[in-house]
Amino acid sequence: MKYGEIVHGKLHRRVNRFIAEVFIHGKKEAAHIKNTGRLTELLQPDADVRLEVSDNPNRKTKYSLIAVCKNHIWVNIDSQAPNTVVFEAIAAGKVKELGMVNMVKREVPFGDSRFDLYFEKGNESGFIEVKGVTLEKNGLALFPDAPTSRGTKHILELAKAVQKGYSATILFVVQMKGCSTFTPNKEMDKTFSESLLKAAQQGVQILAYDAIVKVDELVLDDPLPVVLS
DNA sequence: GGGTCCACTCAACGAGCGAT
DNA sequence: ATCGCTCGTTGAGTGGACCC
Repeated sequence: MKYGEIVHGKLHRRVNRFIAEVFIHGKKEAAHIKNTGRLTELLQPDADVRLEVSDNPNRKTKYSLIAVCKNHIWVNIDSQAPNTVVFEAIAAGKVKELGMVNMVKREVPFGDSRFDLYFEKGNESGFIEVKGVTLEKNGLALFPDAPTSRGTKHILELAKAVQKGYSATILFVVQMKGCSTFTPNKEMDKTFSESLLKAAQQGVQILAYDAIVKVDELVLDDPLPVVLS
């Protein structure tokens, strides 16, 4: 997934969940944060950041904050990117657990929910829910970074899809390199972590991939081991 | 009065949709 | 094709209800 023009900056402060003040070429600018989650580990004062330049005149901010450097590792924080990256990778047959599919579609309704991706492959059809992971601790990629009732709901819906004969996958995109393993963040959200384990036992496939964060691109890379218990 | 809980609103943006 | 509107996103902040 390619971005447009990128500039580097230094984070000054997060004004609210949407807006950060960033020094770009020594000048203080307002930037839209493309992730409304907590990101407390990442959005520290003086952090090096990357921003996409927008020429949309209707926007209140000229810049979008898309990546943050933590301990010399760049972390992509764009909450919309994982969806696109996984869509591109599946369409190109690069997710080896799924292989080459006949078709893949985005944002497809199922029951009361809407899953990120739907695919068909021979007689098989399945749903995929994509989750972006930006939290890393001691080499472990962790999700979620804040309690997520929506996340738990998605897992339960995926288990329902399995019961109805679909295949169902939850794919965690670790938006950085350098993590050895993915595991749910039990300390942050026990319900989510337990639901994930239960869903896996019911046949939901749990996958994790890391990603290469280039200056102006995010690319799905290697599968990571998933530890659920 | 102080503390807790809940419902509600708000923020900036992009996507989707209907109207023109 | 272009527009303007609505909706979804999720934590912070606010105000009201309630209990001690």
